Amino acid sequence: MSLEEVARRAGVSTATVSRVLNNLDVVKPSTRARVLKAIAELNYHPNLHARTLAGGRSNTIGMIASNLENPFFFDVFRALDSEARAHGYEVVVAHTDYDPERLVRSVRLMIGRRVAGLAVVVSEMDASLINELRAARTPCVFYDVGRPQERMANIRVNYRRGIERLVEYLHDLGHRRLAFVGHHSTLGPTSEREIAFLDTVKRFPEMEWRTQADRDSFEGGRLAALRILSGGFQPTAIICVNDIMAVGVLRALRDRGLRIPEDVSVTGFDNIRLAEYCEPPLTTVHIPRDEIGRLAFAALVPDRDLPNVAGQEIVLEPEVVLRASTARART
Amino acid sequence: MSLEEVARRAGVSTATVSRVLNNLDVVKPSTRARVLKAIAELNYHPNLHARTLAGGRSNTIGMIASNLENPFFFDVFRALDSEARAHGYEVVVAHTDYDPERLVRSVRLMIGRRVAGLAVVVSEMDASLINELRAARTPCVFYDVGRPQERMANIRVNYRRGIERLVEYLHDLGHRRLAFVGHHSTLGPTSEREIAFLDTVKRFPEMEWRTQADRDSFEGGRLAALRILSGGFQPTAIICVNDIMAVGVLRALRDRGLRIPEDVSVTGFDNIRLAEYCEPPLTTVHIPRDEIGRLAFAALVPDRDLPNVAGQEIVLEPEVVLRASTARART
DNA sequence: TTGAAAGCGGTACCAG
DNA sequence: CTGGTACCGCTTTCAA
Repeated sequence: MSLEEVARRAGVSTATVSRVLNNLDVVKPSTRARVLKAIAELNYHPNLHARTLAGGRSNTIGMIASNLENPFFFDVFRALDSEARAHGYEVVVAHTDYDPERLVRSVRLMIGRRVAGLAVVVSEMDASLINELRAARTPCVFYDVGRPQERMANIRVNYRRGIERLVEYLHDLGHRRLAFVGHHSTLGPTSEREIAFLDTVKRFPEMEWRTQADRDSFEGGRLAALRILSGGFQPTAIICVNDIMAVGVLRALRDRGLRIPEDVSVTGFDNIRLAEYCEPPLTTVHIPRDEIGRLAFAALVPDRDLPNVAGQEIVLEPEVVLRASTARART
Repeated sequence: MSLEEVARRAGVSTATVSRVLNNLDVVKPSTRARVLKAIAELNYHPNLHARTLAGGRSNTIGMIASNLENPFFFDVFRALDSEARAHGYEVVVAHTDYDPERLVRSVRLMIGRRVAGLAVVVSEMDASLINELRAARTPCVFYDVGRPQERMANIRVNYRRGIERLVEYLHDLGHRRLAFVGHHSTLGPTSEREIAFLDTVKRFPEMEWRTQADRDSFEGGRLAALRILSGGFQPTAIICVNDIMAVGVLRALRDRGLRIPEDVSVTGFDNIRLAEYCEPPLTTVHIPRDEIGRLAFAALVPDRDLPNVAGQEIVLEPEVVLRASTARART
């Protein structure tokens, strides 16, 4: 069922129906009423594809995330979505599960949908994909990846600072054997996070350390921790790349009969809700997901009363949140 | 940039470009190669709106969930998405946050997108919305809501059975004072879940009980539990409508100085991953999200090698999973 | 205030 | 094997 049927039923032209649909207040009230009536009677729903095609512009925004199951990503989505809806946009999300092929597919899909803007919140993104997006002239905002350029904004968090604070804090508590648990895209010679960790621990002469990576999940955290412990290394504290993995680490530690924080201190990163609800509550680093979501929208849809951040780079400062999962190292 | 530009550059007609795009192997290899070259050079991406409009069919499936942040919903999404992609479909999700208005908007949006099918996984759905979907002739599958009819399948879980098992199990352990913690759409005189709980506890003469509801979140569980405890009622066990809320209950209990399970037993529902990773691990009821997701796809897209479930009602049997959050009641 | 008609970017049928 | 072309359903001038 289409505009035309509605038009016929209301005894007007399709142009007029289109006008009432778009609230152009040039339509005579009585005509408008008749059209509305026809729409209701026919249970008419405009075809959005035809609309965007004819209109030449889309009011949907895309978001691509590595792991929507991790509340960090979901919180960013929620903030973006809420902001978007408040401004008359819809957002459609894609979840890549850290799979590069799914990333490529998702990007192409978004371009094919001619989204008004695209928020890319993934760990790894190669230059060619970014070029594809630029060539398609899609306004983009990247989280933690790429460099700012025309129509491409960047939001990042000063991870290095967060990690530094954590390491310094643990050092002050007397910890001298640290482990770092990451997931595959945060560990590896090129990863900013691993580098930040290594650079920082190396500043303390008496410090020893290990790193391990696994999937970004509870299970991944658990397995990575088990590997560290089985390796003979006995860390007094474990720094985790995020809260999810930290929760997995807690379980591994307990299964080995270790108490937290008496035997081993554990830290997370992100400060998701769960960090307050697990046992013990996690010492972590707060990342303002709400702000990231809001900034992302502002970067994609320039608006008079929104900060102008299109094409810019924004760096957010993280903040350590102390809770019960860390304590002085046993002497 | 459009088909036409590609056609011009390759020196062929738009029809031919369309053919190579759709892999119709009637195109001469050499022509095909030229077209492919033009496509690559122009960084051409077909406009999906034009495609669905012209093609008259969509290969995207919609899913609407009350709370994607709750891993229960996300797991269903993941299974549906995975199945869909394996069959050449995409799925777009909407998250209503239990807001009826957002539900209506989402449904209309999905109809407007002319999705090939719609999976509705929400708690409350009034008849008029279902009628709207039927009138739009959108194939649907509902989880836990509505009745099967033409083009509308239903998947449900035998909650009553799950609750019964839990109550019987706790009764066997000597518990005589039970509390039920639900969220707003699972508590209330019309809710199947509350009714199941009440019917079951009433079968045991010496049983006392209370119910409380709050938001579907850790925080909601915590607050509901606090209200129960402040009310002077001292439950020896708390049954929660899902694992998320149970985790919140655990925190409330601990904050009150109560040990789990020594002082109070707690049960969840769903058996999400977190149930194994919280402390103590939760006794819960397993709901097969993977199967729900797969069945949902099968219900929407009839396929020769998929079970034929379109328009049917499917009831899944839940299964109790015993873990460390429950124990014999103190005497 | 309303209608006619030219697209928007594809698909698919019909010829050649 | 390839091209011409009539739509798909809606928006948007341009005229009336």
